[in-house]
Amino acid sequence: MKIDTPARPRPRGRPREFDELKALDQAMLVFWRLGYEGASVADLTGAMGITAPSLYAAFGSKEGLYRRVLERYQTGPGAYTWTALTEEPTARGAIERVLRESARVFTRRKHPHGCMISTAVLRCAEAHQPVADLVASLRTSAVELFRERIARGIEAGELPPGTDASAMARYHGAILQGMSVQAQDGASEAELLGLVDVAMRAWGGGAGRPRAR
Amino acid sequence: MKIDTPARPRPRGRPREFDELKALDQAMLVFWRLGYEGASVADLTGAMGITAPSLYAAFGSKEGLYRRVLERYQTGPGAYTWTALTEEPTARGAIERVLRESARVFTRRKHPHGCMISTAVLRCAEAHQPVADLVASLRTSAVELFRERIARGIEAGELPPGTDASAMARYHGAILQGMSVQAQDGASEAELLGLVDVAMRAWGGGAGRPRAR
DNA sequence: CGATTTCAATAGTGAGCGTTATGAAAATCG
DNA sequence: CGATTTTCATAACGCTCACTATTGAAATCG
Repeated sequence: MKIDTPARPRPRGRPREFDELKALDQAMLVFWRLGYEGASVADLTGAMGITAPSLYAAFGSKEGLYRRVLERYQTGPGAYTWTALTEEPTARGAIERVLRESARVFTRRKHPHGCMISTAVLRCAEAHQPVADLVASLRTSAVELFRERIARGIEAGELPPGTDASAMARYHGAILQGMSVQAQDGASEAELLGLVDVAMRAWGGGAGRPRAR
Repeated sequence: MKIDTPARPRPRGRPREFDELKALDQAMLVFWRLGYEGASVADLTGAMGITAPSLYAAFGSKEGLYRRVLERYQTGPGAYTWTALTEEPTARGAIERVLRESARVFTRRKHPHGCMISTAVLRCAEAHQPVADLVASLRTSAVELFRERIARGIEAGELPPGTDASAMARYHGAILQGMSVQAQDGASEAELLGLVDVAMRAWGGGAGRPRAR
């Protein structure tokens, strides 16, 4: 038997001519580079290779498209954060890995520098406040992930029982957000890694992992 | 003798009906809250209490007004940074004071939270790139101020001779920028101060100044 | 096949953007 | 006083914004 897409019979009418995921990836690059307010629908449709009516039929609105892009960012370019936090055996190792991988990812040339969420929609017109609130909640969620990982590290005895997990989480969140700002301002991977070296001193006990300097 | 404005004879035509500095302060609050792109000329003229032609006669353009506002921010609400860096006797004390004062200033209720420059115009439409470049240069200048202060601290023997002043400066710049993001996202002064406590551990040697916890 | 359904392209919609032309009002100068 | 200069207020400028009505093309269904 020949089944090209299992449980997915060809839909009724004229088939869509563009790949929704590829279009989302192109839209992501535009939003990433220009920001939510700075990206016009014309910019988006141009990069996505579709017309405005197609965009609105598929995503509802510019805001709807942005929300879809944010979801895709989290499971795509931004997924390394969640991966590092769950894979590494210690809290310190997990967070250090997030920071060091961020130094590399934030300065890649295949996409705009910096994190798409850390430095997105900070100030905006009142009409776009719902979008700003959403992005802000994504940032606070990331800090909360840090806090949970550190709290588990405390329970595991990696850190002194009196450690302030919230303060530690906000601290590393700030480092990440600051790295994103500086990556956008032109900092290199090496410069960001040097910053991380300093940042990890807050964990005490000398250098985190021995690195050639 | 009676001289109201010394060396400033009443100018020729109809006198201006608004105070330029007060208008700048009102414009500052609008740009601070909504960002450069998010603030419309209508928002600005409304807050400044003047009409659009008056704005253009006095400041040239929206961009010109923004540049004037940035200058005024640096000598006004943002001046504490320069003050702390020059007044404090040690590099560590100077930078710690910048961070602690920032925690307070970033959460004041008399103006929008966060720093007006640290988190301004990060992404924007290509038409506004000159503005983005200007603000980015202000950020890198701030980091450079940190670097110079730390370098002087090294020369003074406060820090080991091998200390990487650039990395230390970028680190504290990132802390400041991250604090600005979190202040905008709703962090309290106490939360930011807890963050600073952690950040200052990078200087080694236990707690910076003994604080009640 | 004809009927139906969905998509794509053209061509626009009203609203808001930053900006400015116009003319009256308010000051100084001679 | 009249002439000049500058500012103020009204009203609009052209343009771009996000968004959509319309129409025809391309697929499946019966």
